[in-house]
Amino acid sequence: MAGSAAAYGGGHAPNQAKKRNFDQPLDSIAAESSLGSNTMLNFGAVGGAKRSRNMVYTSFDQEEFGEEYLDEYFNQQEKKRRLTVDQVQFLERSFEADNKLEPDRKIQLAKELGLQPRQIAVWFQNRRARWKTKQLETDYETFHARYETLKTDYDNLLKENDKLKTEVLRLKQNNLGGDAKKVNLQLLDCKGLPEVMAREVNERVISDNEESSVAALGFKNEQQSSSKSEVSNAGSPRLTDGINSPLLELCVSSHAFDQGYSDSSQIGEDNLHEEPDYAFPLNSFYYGFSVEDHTFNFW
DNA sequence: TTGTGTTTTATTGCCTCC
DNA sequence: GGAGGCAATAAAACACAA
Repeated sequence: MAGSAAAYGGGHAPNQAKKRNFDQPLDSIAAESSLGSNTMLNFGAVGGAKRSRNMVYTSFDQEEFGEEYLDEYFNQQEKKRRLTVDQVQFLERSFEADNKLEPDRKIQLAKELGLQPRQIAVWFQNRRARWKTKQLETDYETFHARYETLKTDYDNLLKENDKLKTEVLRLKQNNLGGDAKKVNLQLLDCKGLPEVMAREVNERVISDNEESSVAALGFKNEQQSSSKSEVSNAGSPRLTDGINSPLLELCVSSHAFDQGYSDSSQIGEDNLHEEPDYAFPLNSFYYGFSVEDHTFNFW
């Protein structure tokens, strides 16, 4: 692309001040140059097809001025000139009105600004490129902000989901713990009962719980001694929570009776021993009183 | 003053449309 | 095939710190 700037023809005196006076119109600068009137206008007049520009310009050079003049001429070329502030503002307003440039409008702008139509076209082209870049940046920022918001929401939902899962697990465990306690209670208290009665108690307990816990519960009417300590370790608030069955009460009473009078050390709760008046009446088994009427807790 | 980074102007090559 | 748009790029113009 070397020498291309010269092809665009400034027509200004060599070594002109590098810093441009933005208040000075380009065409006035050209008018001050040694070449007189703006040669860019001549170039602009041929500004049609891009490929023909340089060709026409070369033809223009050689035919009109000859080789010697060309060397001197191009050595004197001012390379690029920035538009004045006023020109740029005018173009900006025009661009805001419509960023596409119709041929008539291009000619009109060129006349009003004293520039080449080609310069107007180039300016609009570059301006559209800048606008597109800016738009991409704006879009990126917008989408990035939206992404950050969504990511935050997503993270919060994940945390909430984890909390809920933990809560569900805790509730399930508590529920299962209660179940285990109830089973243990059955295993303990149903001893001596007819099997058909003990089974009814167990089925009632199982039916109150999830299917998944059934396997864990099982019916083991024969197991007795090993379950006593498990009863004391269970974590449910009430032994008979959610279970209202005379049979169960019967079993619990039976259990209480045993604990209180035969194997109370395995209950594992000191208060059972420390409470002097803790003792179930001997006849409680037969009257079927509710455990919930007493301070008989296993936690 | 000079080196360096940024902005602006302009060119080139390719593509699409008519 | 000419005209015009766009992406990529060159290069001048400019800003600014050291």
